[in-house]
Amino acid sequence: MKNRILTVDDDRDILKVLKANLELHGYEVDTAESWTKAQEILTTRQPDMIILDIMLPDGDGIEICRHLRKESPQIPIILLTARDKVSDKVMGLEIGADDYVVKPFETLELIARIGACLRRVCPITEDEVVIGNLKVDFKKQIVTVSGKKVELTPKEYKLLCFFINNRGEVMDRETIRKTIWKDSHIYSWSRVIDVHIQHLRQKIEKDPSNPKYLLTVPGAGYRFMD
Amino acid sequence: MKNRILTVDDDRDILKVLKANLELHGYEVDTAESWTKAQEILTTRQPDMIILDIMLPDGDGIEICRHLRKESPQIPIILLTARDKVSDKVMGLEIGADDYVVKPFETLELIARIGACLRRVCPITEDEVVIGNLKVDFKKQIVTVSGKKVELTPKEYKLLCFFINNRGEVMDRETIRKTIWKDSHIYSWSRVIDVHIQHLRQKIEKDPSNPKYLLTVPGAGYRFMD
DNA sequence: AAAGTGTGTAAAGAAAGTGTAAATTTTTAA
DNA sequence: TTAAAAATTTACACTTTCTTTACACACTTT
Repeated sequence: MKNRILTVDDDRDILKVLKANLELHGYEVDTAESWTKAQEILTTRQPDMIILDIMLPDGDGIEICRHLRKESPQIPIILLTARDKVSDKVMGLEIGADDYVVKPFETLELIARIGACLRRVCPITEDEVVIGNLKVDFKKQIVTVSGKKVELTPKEYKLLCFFINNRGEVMDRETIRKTIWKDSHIYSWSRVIDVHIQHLRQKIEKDPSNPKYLLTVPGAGYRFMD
Repeated sequence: MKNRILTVDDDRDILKVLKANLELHGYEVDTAESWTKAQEILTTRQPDMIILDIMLPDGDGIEICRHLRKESPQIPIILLTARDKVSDKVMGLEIGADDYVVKPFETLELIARIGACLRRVCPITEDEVVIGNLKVDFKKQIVTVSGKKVELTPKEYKLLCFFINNRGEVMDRETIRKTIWKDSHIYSWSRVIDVHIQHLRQKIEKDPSNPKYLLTVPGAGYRFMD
């Protein structure tokens, strides 16, 4: 079940590079050099994500983005732009883009952002996940340990889902902050994340001091065992 | 997903040796004895890299290189030449070659440069890298030696990743400092780097006193074998 | 051969990261 | 408005990691 990505950019070289790299990372890719071409493609099939250059020969990216949001609010959009002014960045996000990458961009960074965005937007396909004696019912939002229901606070539940969706991978504090805390500003020296991790451990781990699921990766972040 | 390399040289013996060695290292190889033949191949399929002899019967390598750069700027080029004059070397790089190897060359050196060049140009991070009995899982940040998990400290892990990403190339202490220690100021006479190298060796080498992977290049720095 | 340079290595003090409890602030719900 | 719940801050202990230092040894140069 590959995710399909539509990339819209007037620079054919960029399109070529993007297509190659995205396909290498397991995505199916449609490319369009103009907004007109993109619209044609959109009528035939819906992508799971759109990567949109803000500067196109036949339309203003900002307007296009706003339009897309109205037409297909469920498709996440990542904006590409040569401009790096903060005002643009803010505007891009305000009109509904999910992320914003400034050209020239590191391909790897873009790939990472695409992955993060897709996980964020279409996070869970299963209704429930069972890992060891831990069970999470995403529909009912019920977490059980050894069949016993566990009461989690909203933040704790979000954290747990986040880790389960990214199980196996190391999640650094900055990524956690960006995903769970989003725009609410947290000082870099804040220990909020660590404290919540402790709370979660106390609720889902048998021996919170020797966690089996929610592991510490010293100097890097945390990782959920799978 | 093998990388495809087009080698262009009028010496059939060299072509034969190169093809054999490159294929041994996991590349797919096309060969051409002339620029005309090379162009034919280029029309049918795009290689990931071109190794080009500067002396060809039917064209000047310098001109060809310039032409290739214009037509397919994304394909890296390594020039081969019998001449070892500095002026040629400078010119070769100025007209857009990515590297330059003087004949007669050590096959191993060429292989190393090809690897370095490809990594530089398409820095696609794999999820894991296996070198001998050493395995690094970048997503999980887990390092195993002969299947046994090895616990590395943050600095040690960063160092190892750095060396693996630049395997084959000599890394001098200043480059290491700039990459791993970044802005944290370290006195030029500090032995921190050496000490960490020792620690790493003790964790990943079978015989830390006779390292197999993380080699010392006296007077220059360290180099990770591949 | 002696001096000088560069690297290997062990040990110890300094620094940083993390676990954890408790206090405080903010949010939510009645 | 008030009480409970949740989120966040704070402080400190403990552990791990980093860095320095000192000296041994090998290799080069004079």
